[in-house]
Amino acid sequence: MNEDSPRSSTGRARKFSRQAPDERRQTLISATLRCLAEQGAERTSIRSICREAGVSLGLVNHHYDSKDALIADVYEQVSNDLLATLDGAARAAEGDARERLSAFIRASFSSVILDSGLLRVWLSFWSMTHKSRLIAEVHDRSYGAYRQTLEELLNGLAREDASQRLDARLAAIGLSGMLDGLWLEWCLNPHTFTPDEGIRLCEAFIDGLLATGMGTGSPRQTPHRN
Amino acid sequence: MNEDSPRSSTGRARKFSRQAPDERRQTLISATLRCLAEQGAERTSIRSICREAGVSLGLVNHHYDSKDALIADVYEQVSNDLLATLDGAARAAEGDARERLSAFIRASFSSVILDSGLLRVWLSFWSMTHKSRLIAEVHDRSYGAYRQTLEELLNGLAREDASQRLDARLAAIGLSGMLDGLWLEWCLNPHTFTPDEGIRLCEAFIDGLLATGMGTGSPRQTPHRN
DNA sequence: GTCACTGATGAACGGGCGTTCAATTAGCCT
DNA sequence: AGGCTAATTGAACGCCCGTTCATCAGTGAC
Repeated sequence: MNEDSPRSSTGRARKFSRQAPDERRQTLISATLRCLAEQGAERTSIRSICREAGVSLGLVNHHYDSKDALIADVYEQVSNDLLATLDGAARAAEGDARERLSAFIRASFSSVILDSGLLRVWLSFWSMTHKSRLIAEVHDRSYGAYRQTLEELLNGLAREDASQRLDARLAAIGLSGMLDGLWLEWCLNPHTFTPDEGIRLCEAFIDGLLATGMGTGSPRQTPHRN
Repeated sequence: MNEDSPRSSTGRARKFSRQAPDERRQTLISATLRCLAEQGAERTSIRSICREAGVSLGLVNHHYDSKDALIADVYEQVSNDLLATLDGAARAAEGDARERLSAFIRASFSSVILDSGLLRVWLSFWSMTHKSRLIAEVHDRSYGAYRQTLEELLNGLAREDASQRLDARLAAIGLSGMLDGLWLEWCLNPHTFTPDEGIRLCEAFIDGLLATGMGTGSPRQTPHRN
């Protein structure tokens, strides 16, 4: 029996098999993800997606209004999965708020995340935010949820470490910036630093915030022009 | 007189004007940069570049072996210009090493840099690093020079601030990560934080490193799996 | 067993892509 | 003034693109 060439009970080759819309959409999303990771946005065409999914050319436009709508769906799902992975690592950590935050950071430098294929996926999304309102909206929601998660972890930290007030919102923005920037550079060139060094840098940022506060240092010359 | 339609002394319209190869290449580089900033990589074709430069279709391949070779040249020039701008701001700063570093950081959040067009250019380069060895090499050189500049600024800081040893290499990697990550997110969505908050976050990272050192904090649980 | 519903197919359309190359011509040198 | 040469042109090639739509066929209800 060949699963790729389903046959009816009479032995005649069936030309295709049906799936419920939700199930089929999931097939298309997975195939698109694989294409984006391997080829990047420029080489990910509806044709290559259909080839990867093992379906015919017209099927994407049967289930989605446009290519952009499919990509937006992929973005939504990938970012949800990613955040669930990181947040799950934080929740699974034993210990105090600091341990949960450290677990989040460590998960961010795990091999699942430090993957140049995943970077290609994200570069695809980012490069589409300026020409597709649909995708820009997914970015805003997904990044908002990401920062929100970090902010809650940092608020937990501030609550336990009463010695310092911590601007959790700003700290979350800074930490997400450092996580993203290091992730980006590591994926583009893994030889510059090790994942462990990345973890130490993020930890040092948090340690520094707890030790010195935010902007409580010498109020350097403010920018007189932007 | 119409500069776009040069005429000979006889009054007959000239069909084009010649330029020395270096000069013409510069014209093409500028046009490509404008296309990448406005349209992004996917819509930047040789045809659109030639249209923008006001030359005919065949000219790019007369001066460059391929589209990738042109893009690599653009990458080289843009990254050199950008680093010169930031480094120039640092050198122009009056005061100690800390002031020079602050000037570099402030310049990184100036409106010249915080430009979504510039982000589109960079996303184009990044998305090409995995399929063009030429462009990957430019990335490595350009990012190396960037970190090198930061590292020298941080070394100056360590020399003046004798109270602390500072791992300048690692600190440069961390600061460049935070600068890049914040720059990226601000360009994708300028409503999340202000440039001034970005500056304060980077300053806080440096302040924290000087106050607590790198990784001298509690040696959190090391990752048992990657 | 048959029928209607709808998921799935794949040819066709109009267009843009990077690259090639024979022909043209601008501009310097004699 | 006229020639040389190399910069420039633009048509042509073969290919891939997103979308549309008439047609087909798997499947569940009866």
